[in-house]
Amino acid sequence: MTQASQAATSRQQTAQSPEQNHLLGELSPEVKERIYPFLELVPLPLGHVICESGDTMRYVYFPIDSIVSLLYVMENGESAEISVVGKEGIVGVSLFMGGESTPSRTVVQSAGYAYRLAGQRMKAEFNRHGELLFLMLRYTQSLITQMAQTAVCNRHHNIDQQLCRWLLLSLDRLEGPHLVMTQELIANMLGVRREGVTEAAGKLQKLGVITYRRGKIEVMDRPRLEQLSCECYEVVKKETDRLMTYRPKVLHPRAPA
Amino acid sequence: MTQASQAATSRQQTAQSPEQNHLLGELSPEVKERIYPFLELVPLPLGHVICESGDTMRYVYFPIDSIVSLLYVMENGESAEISVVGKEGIVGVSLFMGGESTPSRTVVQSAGYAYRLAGQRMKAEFNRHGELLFLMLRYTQSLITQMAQTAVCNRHHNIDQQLCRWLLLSLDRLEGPHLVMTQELIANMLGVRREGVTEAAGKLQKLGVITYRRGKIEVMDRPRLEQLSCECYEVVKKETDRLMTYRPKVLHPRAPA
DNA sequence: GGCTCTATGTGCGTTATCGCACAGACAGCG
DNA sequence: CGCTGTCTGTGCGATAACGCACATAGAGCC
Repeated sequence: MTQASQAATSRQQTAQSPEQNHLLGELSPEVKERIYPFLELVPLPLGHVICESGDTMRYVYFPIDSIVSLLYVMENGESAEISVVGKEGIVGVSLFMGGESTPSRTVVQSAGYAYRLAGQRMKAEFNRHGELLFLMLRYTQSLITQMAQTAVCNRHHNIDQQLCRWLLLSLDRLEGPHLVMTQELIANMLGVRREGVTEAAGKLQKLGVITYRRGKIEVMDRPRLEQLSCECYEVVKKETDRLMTYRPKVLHPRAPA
Repeated sequence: MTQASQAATSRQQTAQSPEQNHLLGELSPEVKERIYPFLELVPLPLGHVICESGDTMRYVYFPIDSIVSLLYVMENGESAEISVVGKEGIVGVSLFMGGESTPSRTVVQSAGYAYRLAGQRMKAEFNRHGELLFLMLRYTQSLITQMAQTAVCNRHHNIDQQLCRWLLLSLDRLEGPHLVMTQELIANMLGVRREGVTEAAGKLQKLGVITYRRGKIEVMDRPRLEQLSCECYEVVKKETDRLMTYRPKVLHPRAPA
């Protein structure tokens, strides 16, 4: 039994609904009526590459309980996570931003499910210039914030702090305090050596903040984790909250011409 | 006489036109007719802070011959450049993306001029859901690419390579091979020590790639600079070219409902 | 010309991370 | 149960960047 189908079985018990994705859930009844019939629930197994660098996106994905990473892979194989998307967001913004593709790889960081929507359906609704458009743009801005902060964090903070930030970002997108993730994979995300992650994780374990063994991490003391993290986590969290709380559906107070 | 007014005097001789900004220049005659009357030419002196972190944007800026940096400043004062905008772009995407502000500082990196447009005017045109909207979104995606690549570059490339990348990005936004920029300021942008920039710049000078003295840099051998740069410059350049070459004005082939 | 400020050059010890090598240790499987 | 592959722990020299201190040098100004 694969890890993916395991996840499938265990999750199947709890009902899946598009509402679990925050973006889908926030839409008005009319938009839901138009979109929901075309949503397909798909399992996302750990490590699955949804979209390779430069590929044209054919679907957008709304994660429910899965986590998806945007990863840049360099010519020499080294990599770095650019941003992370869970139930608060959507995978494939390039599809409606107009580029259709990006130079980064989209890969499943935590197994689970997502609803996907064909690109054409997405664009059709987007082009109605209604609430979906503005919701997507606000989300895209929060994604931009996350990328900017990642750049800063890569420059100025040490592995210990970055690991805390990364754990917190993942935790926010999961139900419980458990994550399935080897240190090797975390190292790929952070763009550092595996041994560096071993050392940082070891410190956190000594402090009683987390426990881990063979790819299973449990966060024991979240508040402490936040203290140990650099400011980057909080900046992203606050800005995302600010951007994604409800707002008027149009930018300009007067109706468009 | 300040550096700003010096720039003003010298530039005043060459005629200024909104067309010099690539985004404005690419608009259709109808949109230009609506927008151009409201554009104001403003000088941007070196170091001027257009917008502090968290400030609500009141204008968007279309640089003509100036360069503007999006800079993140941390709690402890350290900083890092997130992205750079010149005549190919617009400053203030958060205004139409819906957030109205960002957690980063907007500062003039190279003195010159820009056309600015009141936020309300910008939003009004944006909300007509015409070509401006799609042009802005495509540009925003190119900005996203730049930020992502900055994150990767900060993680994996050394100061020498990053300096080359930074020089190239600046060069692409200027007319000649000269840039006015102290090593101290470059260090702030790259988020490294000033001495590190001194060393990297010294190497480039020894190689005959650049010459510099007291805040004036001249690039002598651009091809060599590209060779010495990391892949990040080319990735950003190519992706931006791809995104900003002409495309249909709507995403969906059929007209929106 | 001489003063002063700013920009740049340099040396040196410290630190974080890397690259590599290899040693345990646990899980799954036959 | 024992094998095997994966995951984690650890040590050590190499390297890149840092922090600091201070020297040098050009530019502007009186």
